[in-house]
Amino acid sequence: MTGQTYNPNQAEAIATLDGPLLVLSGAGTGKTRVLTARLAEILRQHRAYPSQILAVTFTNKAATEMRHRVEAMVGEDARDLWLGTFHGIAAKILRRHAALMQLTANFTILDPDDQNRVMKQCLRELGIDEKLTKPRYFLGIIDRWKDSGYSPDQVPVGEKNNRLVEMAGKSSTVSHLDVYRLYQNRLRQIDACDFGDLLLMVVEIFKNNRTVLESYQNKFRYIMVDEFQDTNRIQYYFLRLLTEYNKNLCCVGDDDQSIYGWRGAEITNILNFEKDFPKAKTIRLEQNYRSTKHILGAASSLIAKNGRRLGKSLWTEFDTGEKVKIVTLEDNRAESAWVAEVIDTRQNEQKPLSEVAILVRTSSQTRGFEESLSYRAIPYRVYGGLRFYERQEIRDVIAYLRLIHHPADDLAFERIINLPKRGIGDTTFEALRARARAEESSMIEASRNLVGMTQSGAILSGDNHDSKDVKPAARRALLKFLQSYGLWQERMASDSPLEFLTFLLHDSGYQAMWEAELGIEKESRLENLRELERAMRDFTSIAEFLDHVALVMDTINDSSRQQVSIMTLHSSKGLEFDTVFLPGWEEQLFPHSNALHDGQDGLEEERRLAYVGLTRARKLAVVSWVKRRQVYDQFLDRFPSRFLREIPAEHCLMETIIDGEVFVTDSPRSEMNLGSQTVAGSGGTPSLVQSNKQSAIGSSLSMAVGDRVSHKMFGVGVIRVKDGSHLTVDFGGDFGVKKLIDAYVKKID
DNA sequence: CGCCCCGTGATTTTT
DNA sequence: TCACGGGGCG
Repeated sequence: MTGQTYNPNQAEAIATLDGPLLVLSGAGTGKTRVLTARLAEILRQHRAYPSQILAVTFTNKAATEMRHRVEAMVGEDARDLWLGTFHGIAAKILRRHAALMQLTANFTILDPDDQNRVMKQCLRELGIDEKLTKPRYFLGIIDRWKDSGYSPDQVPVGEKNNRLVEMAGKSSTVSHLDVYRLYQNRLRQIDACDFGDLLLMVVEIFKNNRTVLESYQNKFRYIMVDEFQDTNRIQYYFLRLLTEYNKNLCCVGDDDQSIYGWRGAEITNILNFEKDFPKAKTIRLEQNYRSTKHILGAASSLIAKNGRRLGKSLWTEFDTGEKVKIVTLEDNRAESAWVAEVIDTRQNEQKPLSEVAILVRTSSQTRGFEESLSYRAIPYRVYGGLRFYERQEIRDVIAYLRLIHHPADDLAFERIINLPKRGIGDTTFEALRARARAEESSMIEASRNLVGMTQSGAILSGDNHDSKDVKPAARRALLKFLQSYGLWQERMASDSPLEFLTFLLHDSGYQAMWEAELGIEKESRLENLRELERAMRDFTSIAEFLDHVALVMDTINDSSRQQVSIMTLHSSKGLEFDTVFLPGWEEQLFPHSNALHDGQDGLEEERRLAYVGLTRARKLAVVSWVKRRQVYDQFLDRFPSRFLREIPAEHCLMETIIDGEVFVTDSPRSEMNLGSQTVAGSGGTPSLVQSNKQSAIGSSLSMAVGDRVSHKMFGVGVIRVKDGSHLTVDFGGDFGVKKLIDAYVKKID
């Protein structure tokens, strides 16, 4: 770890405590290090075998890091720890008892893309217009239900999300719950479960099988949970079941950093903890070992505006440090260019790039920074963007592996049956699907039956069924594919994972397909296939590899590399950097307009997000907002985030950048209060043209006369008229906005 | 069956 | 602006 002092007495004192324990503390107080120390301590004292300890982290990355740190303290012993995310742990348990949930031990874990495909099929079957109500919408509701611990039969009557589905024109008889039921049936048919099922099913097994539950209750002597504020109901339920008798649970968390309310996380879990574990000791850590006084002061004042908090006050012995910078820029292009420039300059002052992060509110903001950093040849890495295993070519190969490993995986079949082109198109595919449904079999089986092939690969004579549906050419192509498939299955069983992958890439013609490509993509696609082969080295079986892919979804992190980190505020949780850039602090973006629909709770969660962002910084935090931001194809006027005004003047320094020149303002507060201020000319001294304070703050945007508006976010708008003054227009909510604007524009003319 | 052209909608946040 | 899906044609 880089040079941060930690009070070892404190960590070790907590490490030796037994019994239910709640460590409640603020950002940068070393919560994770307390857990790590505790793990090492238990192992050192031989109070439990590694396999008797369960430690749950929020991300896989955190789990890997914790494992390394514990290894450094106690060596090999750390290897058998049950250390991972809730989902990773649940998957491990579920594989052992899959039969209890009518799954085979090889069941597939669906990724979001697969989920979407299954849902599309369901909607089509139910006659739901997927344009009107999108698959993702239903998946979102189902996920929330799973987070709350509801299987289809357990969704309470009158649950707020269980409405009738909107139907175009006609009245609807289909409820959201009906969609959920059908979706689960489909998953069972293809021997698959989605992410949310992992925990739900394990809890289900625990509830219905006393012996299984007891075996795990006896097994785990120590259970630890990091980021406890972000556990949802099903996760908490899982913990409660496991600790029914042996209440040796230790949770660490911070209510001020709860940023996953939308995913069902409940701060009330922290309150329940003291109720469910009456003997629990609560420990508070308030000394911050991360940030300077200015950064901590800014963050603390900001979070103090929240009403619903347990309350704590952080302090630090660190220096005052630099004030938080609040920077005003012309537009988002200027913003990304300026951030890159500052990073460049600081890099020349020997500041390491691995200590710089750009934290954004939405992932769409990352693109601009990628461009500006590339322009200056500054290396960067986008976390949580398009991840390695989500790339098209990688997903294709994984589909091959999935299908060979698990013939019932119809989604994998669908993806690769005609990739590369084998002359098996939509018509043949639909015929196969119909047949599979009628026979209640997998697509592979249905294909075999169609061409008259037995499981062992023998061809039966007189295989002429369905000849009117599938033409001889397609039939031949299918037969050829099935013969290859048989060979692949044999080779997968006998070869090492790497050998097999290399063989498969050639034999399937998949690699040749990309080699024949002409576009600019070709090289990077082939390079990614090489990367996949490299990754495959670390695995002893294909099954192990597939679980890794489904659950970890990322390549090995190389934190040693000198590169700037770009990520969303959400994924920055638990991390820290010397320098943190926080762009896009504008109303509508941060706090995000959608979050504000959830009223005060929504706003407070956004504020916690801002708090998380600021407290990632050790030495310097740079917040910025822009006056104009490009959304799709148009530039829109923006107003500074209310959070900017919540940072006290004594902790910040305000700058306005115009054409690359820096202006420091004496009374920046007033400048920001006048949200719709514009600057005359380009390059001169800033001067106030006109403002409309009423509409400037809060939920307004301004648009130029004649602007086309086509987004639901523009519930309230401001039209700028020719002399530079503003006119506020309330559009009263949502759609039909364009029409209204057209009407107003006419009036003004 | 497979390719190409056009029209439309998209952006919260994630294990 | 861009990515994806549907429709039409060779």
